[in-house]
Amino acid sequence: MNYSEFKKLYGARGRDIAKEVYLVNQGAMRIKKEKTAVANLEKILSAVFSITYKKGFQAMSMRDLSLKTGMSLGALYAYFPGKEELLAIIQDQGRVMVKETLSRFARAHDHPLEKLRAAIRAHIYLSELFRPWFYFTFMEARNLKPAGFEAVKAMEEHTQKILSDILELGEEQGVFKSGNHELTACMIKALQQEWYLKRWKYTKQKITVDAFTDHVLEMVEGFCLADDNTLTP
Amino acid sequence: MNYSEFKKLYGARGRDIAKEVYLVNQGAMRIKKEKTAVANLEKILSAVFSITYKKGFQAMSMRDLSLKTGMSLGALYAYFPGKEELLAIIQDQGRVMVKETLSRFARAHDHPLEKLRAAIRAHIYLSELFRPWFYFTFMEARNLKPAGFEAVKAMEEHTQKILSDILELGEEQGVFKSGNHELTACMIKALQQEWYLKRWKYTKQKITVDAFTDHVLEMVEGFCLADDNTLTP
DNA sequence: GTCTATACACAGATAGAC
DNA sequence: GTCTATCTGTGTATAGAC
Repeated sequence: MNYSEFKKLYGARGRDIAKEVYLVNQGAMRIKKEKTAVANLEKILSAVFSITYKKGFQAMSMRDLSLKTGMSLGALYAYFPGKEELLAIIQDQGRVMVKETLSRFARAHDHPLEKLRAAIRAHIYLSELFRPWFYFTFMEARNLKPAGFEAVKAMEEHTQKILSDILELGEEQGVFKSGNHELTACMIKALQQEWYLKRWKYTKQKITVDAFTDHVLEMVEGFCLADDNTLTP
Repeated sequence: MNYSEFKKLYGARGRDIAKEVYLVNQGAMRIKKEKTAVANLEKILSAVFSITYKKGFQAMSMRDLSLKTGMSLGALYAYFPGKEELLAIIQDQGRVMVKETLSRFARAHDHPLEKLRAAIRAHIYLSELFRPWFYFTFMEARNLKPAGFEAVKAMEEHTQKILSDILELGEEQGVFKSGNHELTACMIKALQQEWYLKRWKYTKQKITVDAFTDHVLEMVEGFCLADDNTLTP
């Protein structure tokens, strides 16, 4: 699978996120009509990403947000109780979205190498498709309250475990070398993260997400595959 | 070389940084006595790192800084013209320090593999020794004015080129495989960066900087070394 | 639902006494 | 050199008209 195919399968999900945000946080919102709520939430989310990408969430004022969305301050506060809660809402929804999408890939293959490839590919492609969410989650995590930050760390460990479990399974089947799988999983996550943290570099060097992903896979396979293992398709 | 040896060689440098900051920015400071200036700059720097690690530079108020340093607001403004300039001073000094230290490693070895190992090791060890500086540089880069941000990107490309040049040289000498060396250098940088960006994870998993570095080297060598190349010491 | 106007806290920065 | 006191702008958030 390449990115273009991935996008066809999961691109539609992006348009549903605002709706999910509404349904989950309906209780805290003063807006009753779903249609207007969802439409405005979409504006709010994309405005937040656009403003905070350059200067961070703390530096974004509610007046900035009002200007960018074209909504008044008063209107904004009908959608969330406060700025801090807005941060938490976005972070929570981002985690749910990532977790759900990745879990669909977990059982798609049997062979450990196929599993590993699929897991890595899915994560990088997903981070490309929802880049603002990924970048935001990472950069603004420390502005969360302790409970929120713990959730971020738990998520990091969750995705790490998906990888280390595959490596473990592969070792048992003689596909992968033995070694410190936890640490290897950390390395893989670092490589995945590079893609959305330093996007300016890859845009500048004209490196596509497919080229990047292939390179990551080559590197990981070069390190993990047992010596007597032929590179199956 | 392991981290403990590295620290003996370069640990002293840490105590000189405040002095360098003073000498470089002397013109903009109202303090004339070097001794008091350096002592207070040390307090200021460590206070900034301690406060911003948790909530970021934007969220740190000058009153926070005043409280942590034990200096008054008025006194602080004798050391730098404004909060924005303080950010720039720290970023600039951090870059100079890293660049100088790394350049000492560039010509220390002849064999490409030795060069590569030394370059990777030095960078990770340095990021451990000056962790607050590295973390700060990455996380607060986007709060800089355009010129400052360009300098950060230039630095990133500079350290990337050190690596890709070594890979290039190694390919010519038949030590390393051919391939996209630019992209490989990016991967290496991503792995190095992981160490100071997600320190909480490695503290929790009780992974030392030496164990981490060795794992990075294994991974990189597994990918870069030409097949017929024996792993020289 | 959305607006305008405004309350109130706190930010960065400076003046002038010591 | 360092302090306290204070200026002025901007921040988040809300009240109440429409």
